[in-house]
Amino acid sequence: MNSRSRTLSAKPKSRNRPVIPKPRSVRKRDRPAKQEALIRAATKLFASRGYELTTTREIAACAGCAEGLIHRYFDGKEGLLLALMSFHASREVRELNETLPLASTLEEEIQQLIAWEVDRMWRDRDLLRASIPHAILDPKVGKFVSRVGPQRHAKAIAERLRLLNHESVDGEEIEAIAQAIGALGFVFGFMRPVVLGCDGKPAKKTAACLAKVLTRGLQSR
Amino acid sequence: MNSRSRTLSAKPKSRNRPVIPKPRSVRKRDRPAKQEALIRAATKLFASRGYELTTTREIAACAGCAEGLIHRYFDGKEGLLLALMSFHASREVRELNETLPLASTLEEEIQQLIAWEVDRMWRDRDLLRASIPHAILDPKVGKFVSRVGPQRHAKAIAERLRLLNHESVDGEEIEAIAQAIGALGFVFGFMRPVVLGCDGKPAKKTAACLAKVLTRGLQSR
Amino acid sequence: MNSRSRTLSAKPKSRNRPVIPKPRSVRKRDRPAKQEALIRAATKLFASRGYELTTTREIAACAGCAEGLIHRYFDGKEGLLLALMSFHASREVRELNETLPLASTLEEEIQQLIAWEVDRMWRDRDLLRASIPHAILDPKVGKFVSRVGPQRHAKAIAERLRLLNHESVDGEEIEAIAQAIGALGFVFGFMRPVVLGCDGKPAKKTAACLAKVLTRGLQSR
Amino acid sequence: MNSRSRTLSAKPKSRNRPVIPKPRSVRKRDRPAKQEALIRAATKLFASRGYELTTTREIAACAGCAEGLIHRYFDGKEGLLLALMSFHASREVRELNETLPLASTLEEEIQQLIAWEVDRMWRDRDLLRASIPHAILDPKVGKFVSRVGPQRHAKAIAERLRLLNHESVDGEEIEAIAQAIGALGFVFGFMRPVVLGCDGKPAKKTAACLAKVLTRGLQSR
DNA sequence: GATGAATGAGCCTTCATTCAT
DNA sequence: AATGAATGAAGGCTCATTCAT
Repeated sequence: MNSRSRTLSAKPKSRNRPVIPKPRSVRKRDRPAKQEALIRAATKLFASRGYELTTTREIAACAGCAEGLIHRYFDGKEGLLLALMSFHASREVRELNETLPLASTLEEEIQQLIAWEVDRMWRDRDLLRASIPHAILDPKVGKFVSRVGPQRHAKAIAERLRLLNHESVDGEEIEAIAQAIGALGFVFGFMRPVVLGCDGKPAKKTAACLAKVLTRGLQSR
Repeated sequence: MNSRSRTLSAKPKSRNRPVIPKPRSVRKRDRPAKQEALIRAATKLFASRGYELTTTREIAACAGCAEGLIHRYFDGKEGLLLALMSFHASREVRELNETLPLASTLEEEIQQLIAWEVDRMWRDRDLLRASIPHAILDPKVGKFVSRVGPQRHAKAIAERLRLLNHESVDGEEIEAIAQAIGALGFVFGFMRPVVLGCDGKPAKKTAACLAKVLTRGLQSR
Repeated sequence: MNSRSRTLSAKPKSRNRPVIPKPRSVRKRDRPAKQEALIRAATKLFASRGYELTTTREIAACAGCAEGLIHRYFDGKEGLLLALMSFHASREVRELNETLPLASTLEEEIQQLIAWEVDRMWRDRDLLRASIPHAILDPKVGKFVSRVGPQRHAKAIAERLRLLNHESVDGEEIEAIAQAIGALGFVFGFMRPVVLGCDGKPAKKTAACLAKVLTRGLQSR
Repeated sequence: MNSRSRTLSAKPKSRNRPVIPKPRSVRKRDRPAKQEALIRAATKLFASRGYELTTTREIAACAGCAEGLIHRYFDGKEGLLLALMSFHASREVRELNETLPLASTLEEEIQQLIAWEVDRMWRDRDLLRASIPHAILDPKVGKFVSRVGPQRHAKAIAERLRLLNHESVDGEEIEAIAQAIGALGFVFGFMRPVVLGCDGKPAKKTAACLAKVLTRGLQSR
């Protein structure tokens, strides 16, 4: 893969150049911005028409830059897909624990974790749409997606559950619940609304209901 | 070119399709068999290389028949994909209730339903691999896949759970559990082993563990 | 197929367009020249093998450029045919009156007009060969061809005849003679030598003879 | 070429078989009828969509018989085209002299000959449409068409003109007029109305006018 | 003999990639 | 460095022809 694509980062648009407005043809020389534009265009297009059916021409047009840059920056269409996944994966690393405060009871925690995962999958639907078809074909991509998809927060989730469960519950069940939360988030937050076209509202209620059952199950030993 | 039109000369090549010698191939007349061969070949190839990267040439070769039949029988590559989905969907309609006897306790039932769904998704992995990428792009295909995937037995599952739960549990929770069983089956039976490349053994243990928790949660009211 | 999805294996071929080594071919940037090369190649080939039997590959090879340009420049094979007709039609607009000085007598004028038309049809034989088959099927193309073929100079011819005929002859007959000149040019200059394979020499003599008869007919009122 | 196709002839439908109505599947075994049906279908279709764009399937469907017969009877699509031309050419051999009585004056004769030729070309337009594109490419076919097209009655016409011109006119001019009649018939009867889409009415008037001029030219020596 | 299902070569076209400008 | 015009490999599909029924 192309190692450059990982170093995209925030837009450093206003550089520290002398502010003398060069009246040349406005050939922007802003690589990071163009890289991100390409990645965002590709994410959108891959998600909506699929990787194969999206042409590099379309991506370039949508990103507002030249087709050749896809090859210069990302080493081709395939590289752009990989870069796209890296980009989104490295975004928001300070997730979950920095966003969602620990609840005070186990039930509430499970409740909010499921809800949070469902939302996250929904927010990341374009990335998932773009990458899952490839993940299905290429195990390497699969591994990659697994870090964005159902398993992303498995560890953090398990940890949080453990914090609220000093006493009784055995570790295996905590692990299992963590896995289940990821799975339910993926299915209720992505597969059902996006792929199967089911309505999201009942899904949330069902998810909440399951959280309750799981909590009771965990505590009734 | 020649300057005198009169000497137009001998037919440039051979008018139209050149008369090919005769590569000889045993021409049998068995439409249903060939249709199925094509569907099976397509399922295998779409699953392993993806729809777009599979050529009709490959499919025909793999099925042992002529490329033209894909167009004659299924109206093209796209039609073959749809036919493939219909074919697999209409197969084994008499499932679940005719295959899996009702367990005697609710815990056992949930246990075996999850295990059964996980197995089913695994068995149908090629169909899912072939159809999910399209389902992601086309809502119509999505609806279709939903009847093969996570929701296939939702109804039957809910019914079975109700049968074993004369008393206490409220209907909403039963529904939720049925949904969860489908979701867990899809993630633990397809996404994790096939797409994410996780090992299947721990998954089954986790699934069994979750079944226990769910059961307890259901009963501890 | 492999039974374990994890071993999906290395990328089947290479994802998408395989990276071809580099056959090297001097890539020049000269659009107008290539367009004309394609048009000339197409004219020649359509004329000699017919539109349908000429492949875009052949045209590109004959023009010495890439097949894709046919689509980029002319929007496909069909477009190339139309472009070809436009090209030849717009060429030499300053014809007849700028090339052929008015004769001093009506007889001489009719004589030289017929001869000139016969020659023109012969010179344009490739264009006519390429376009007539389409003109036969498509009225729109037919209209087009009519402006290159038998009627191209009808107006100018009538005008010239009128100039030499201040007195007697009525307009209708002048018109008719103009038409006849076009018709005779087409048949004696194109149909007979090119299509029917008749020798051109006697044709010219016959044409000259007819010019005489027509002139006499016009004057003997 | 296929020598059978020439022996098509009239429909010998009611054979001399025993009239015991065989109740078998009504597989007609009426070769000449099917041959003619195929030829008529092909003429119509070739004329309207062109040879290359007409499929053998269409021809067979339009003729109401099996596609394979085109190959059995005519040795393929190309053979059918040739057979078609033979068929139409051998039809109505007893033309002109048996249909059109000699006029009493030279002017009337030229007049009616042109009118007759114009009509004939119009009647044969389908045959001409079907065969001219091929005639343009293949000199052999060209020769053939020449016997159906502009030159068909050149001899007979010249003969008739000579009969009415005992005295003065020299042979060369008679020949030239005969040629001109064929040419004008072709252009005014076929090219202009069919190909160029011009209206036929003015054409006839123009043709008549030309007949007059030619006559006068012939007589004013 | 007649039928029409099966065959597969070849076509037009697309589009990732290259590279002159 | 950026652009986008040029390249050409490869694929879906058509359809004349063959041949089992």
